[in-house]
Amino acid sequence: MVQERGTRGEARRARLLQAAARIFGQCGYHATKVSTIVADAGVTQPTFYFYFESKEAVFAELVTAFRERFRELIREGQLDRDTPPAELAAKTRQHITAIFQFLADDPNMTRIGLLQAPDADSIKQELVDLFAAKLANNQAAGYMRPEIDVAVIAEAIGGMVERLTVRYLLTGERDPQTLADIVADFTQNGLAHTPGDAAA
Amino acid sequence: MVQERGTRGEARRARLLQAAARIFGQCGYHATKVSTIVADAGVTQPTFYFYFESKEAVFAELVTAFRERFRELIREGQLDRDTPPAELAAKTRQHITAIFQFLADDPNMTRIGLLQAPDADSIKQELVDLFAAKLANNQAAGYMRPEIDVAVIAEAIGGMVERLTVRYLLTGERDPQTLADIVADFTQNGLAHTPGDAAA
Amino acid sequence: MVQERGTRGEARRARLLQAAARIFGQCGYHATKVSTIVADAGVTQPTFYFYFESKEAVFAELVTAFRERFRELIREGQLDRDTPPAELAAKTRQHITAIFQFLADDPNMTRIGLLQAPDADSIKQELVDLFAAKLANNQAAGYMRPEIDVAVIAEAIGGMVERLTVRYLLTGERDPQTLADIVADFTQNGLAHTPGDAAA
Amino acid sequence: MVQERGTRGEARRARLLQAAARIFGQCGYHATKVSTIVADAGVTQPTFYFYFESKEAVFAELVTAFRERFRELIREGQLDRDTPPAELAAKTRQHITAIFQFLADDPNMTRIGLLQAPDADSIKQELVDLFAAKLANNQAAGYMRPEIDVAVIAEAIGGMVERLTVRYLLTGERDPQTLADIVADFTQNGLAHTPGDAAA
DNA sequence: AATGAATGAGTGTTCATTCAT
DNA sequence: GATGAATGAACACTCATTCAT
Repeated sequence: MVQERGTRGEARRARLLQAAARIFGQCGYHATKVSTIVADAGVTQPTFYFYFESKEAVFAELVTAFRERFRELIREGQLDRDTPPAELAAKTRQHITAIFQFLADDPNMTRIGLLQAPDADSIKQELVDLFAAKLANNQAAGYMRPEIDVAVIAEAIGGMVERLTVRYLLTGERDPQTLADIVADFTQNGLAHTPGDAAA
Repeated sequence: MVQERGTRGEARRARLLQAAARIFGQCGYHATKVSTIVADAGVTQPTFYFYFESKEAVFAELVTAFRERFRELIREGQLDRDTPPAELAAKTRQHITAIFQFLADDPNMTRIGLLQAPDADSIKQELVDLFAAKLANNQAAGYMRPEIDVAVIAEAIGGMVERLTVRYLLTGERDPQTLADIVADFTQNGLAHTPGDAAA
Repeated sequence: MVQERGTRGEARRARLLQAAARIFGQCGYHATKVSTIVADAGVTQPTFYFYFESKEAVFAELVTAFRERFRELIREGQLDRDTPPAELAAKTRQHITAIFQFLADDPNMTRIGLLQAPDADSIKQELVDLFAAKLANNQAAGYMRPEIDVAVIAEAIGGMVERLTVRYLLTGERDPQTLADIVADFTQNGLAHTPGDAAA
Repeated sequence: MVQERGTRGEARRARLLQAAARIFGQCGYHATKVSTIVADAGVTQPTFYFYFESKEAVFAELVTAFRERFRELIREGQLDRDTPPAELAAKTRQHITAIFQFLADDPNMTRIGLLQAPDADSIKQELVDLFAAKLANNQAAGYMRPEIDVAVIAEAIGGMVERLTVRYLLTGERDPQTLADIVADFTQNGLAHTPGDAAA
């Protein structure tokens, strides 16, 4: 079998990228020095510049990678449109779980894409837009009070997700499933006693 | 007439602090250069170092100032303990409005204290702790479902507030009152139809 | 007497500029390192950047300085227009002497402005243009054969001047006066026997 | 069939050399990167170093190649010694034309050998020396005024040639023949009216 | 109380050059 | 003969910080 071309190079590039993710994720963009990345990856500085244009470029590549995976995940959530009403809540809960799961999987990448990226807001916006679309759907279908401002609520839910991710997911104090359940329940019912509760 | 000591000095110091707030708030800590601050304030670099220990020190002073005003505001919210149940919701709404108002008043300081400060999380934590305490109270008083995890919910509400602040308050797209109403309603009732709605 | 402001700073700036001229002149732009300039001037690198934008900027400043002095000199040559025919040759000889004198005065600056500058050609062009104008005058006045292409000849004389400068002036082998006489004679009479000679 | 050794290698080497000439000629020595040369030649950097010692070495090889061809040309000019006086002027004109022709043929090589080479002066010196020898001959033969300093004049003519080459030949604004005629006429007769003219 | 001028220490980046295959 | 990948050695430049006055 022919030796695959560039295998070794790709490995080195990957090592550098991984090292960069680790250090950016832990120290932030400015506190991260190229010299630290290459030391961590066990190569010299010119090697870094052989694979990447600049410090900014690696960072951008990591952000883009995060963004693409995140976007992919969001798209999956958009496919639920034809879900029968009965399963919709469960579907949504599943999707939120998946999002939390993704954010928990690679904490460094999550910090880079969600907190450090200059365009972090625009990345989160995509998720918020998904929420907004879903909420609008639900509202139109009569599952949601009509006076609710879906744009603002979508943003609010996005804020919740971000904060819970940082506070509980990245610290390992709560797992994706638990958080998703809490978010789903809170979002749907609020904190006051629900009708069913009241009857009890 | 006695020359009041430090009057002019204090003015200079204040000008520097204001310039620092403006530039930190708009550019972030790293992108802000001492030389830019002093240029903006119309003084020289040594003057800056006469009033402040270091770049980090001014930043810290701004963060502390924000923190103290914010903490003050939070304390006011803690005084509602003896509020009669009937007025509690209104009181809470008022308090959230006050918080949004404060965050809207000085966008640069808000960005510094809420987003840029290394201890931004700990600052927000104080608000979250207040929320947690209030929620615990309400829960104990039977106004809230007992199965709710107040710590997580408090955190979630904190995330909502932060995001809405950044997204709607700092951009001027929504005013504090509106946002407070939305947050209060959402928090209490969720998105689904409330019992009262159901009756309708 | 009031201490003149910036005196010391100007002195340092001048020292740096002089050091830069020396090293650029001897080593050329690329071979010249900022570290060498500052070492030569006895200051540190940031001091260099306090006074100059960049390595390129100092070089440009030197080139501009040369260009301006050179242009000044050229202008003086343009004032001869009303010189009576009888004195014209002497005037011209004087002017060429002055040009050679100027080029001999500061060899480093001459090398920088005449040989190293990216826009050296455009600098020389100003001299060539002067020559062209004078030649055209002479031609119109009937002192010069009408079939001569003044543009080309002006360029040729410019080449002569440059080469003689580099070869004899910068090496100290000939003095401005001598060279000017040779150029003037050669230019006017060529190498062949002149009418007068023929008569002799 | 026997595989001719090195044929392909020689082709590659030639391609590299040609690419180097093109880029050196257009960008100068320092601005030329080995990586650019190899990219232009369609090979990799180690290949470059297989054929050439160093960047400096290729440059030197180009300079040497230019120098040798130039020297050859000059030698041809030295063969005119026994030319009968009557044909001498024409012969000289021919030779100057040939030199201009050569310089016009490969502009990049001309720039490299005449302008960029560190030993450009010594290269031009060979031409100047030829001029000097011819002039001395002429002077000895009585065709030239005896008071003329042939060394200086030879240098001056060299400067003319260089400048006209750069200004008119490399830009394509004048052809070798025209320039040679101008140079020959100017050199011999100067700008003033010649005896013949005077008679007219 | 304030300034013009200076600096130490570091940082990203480049480029000619060369292994290992 | 040729290549993908790597490196040593510099170099220009920046910035927070501080003398000397």
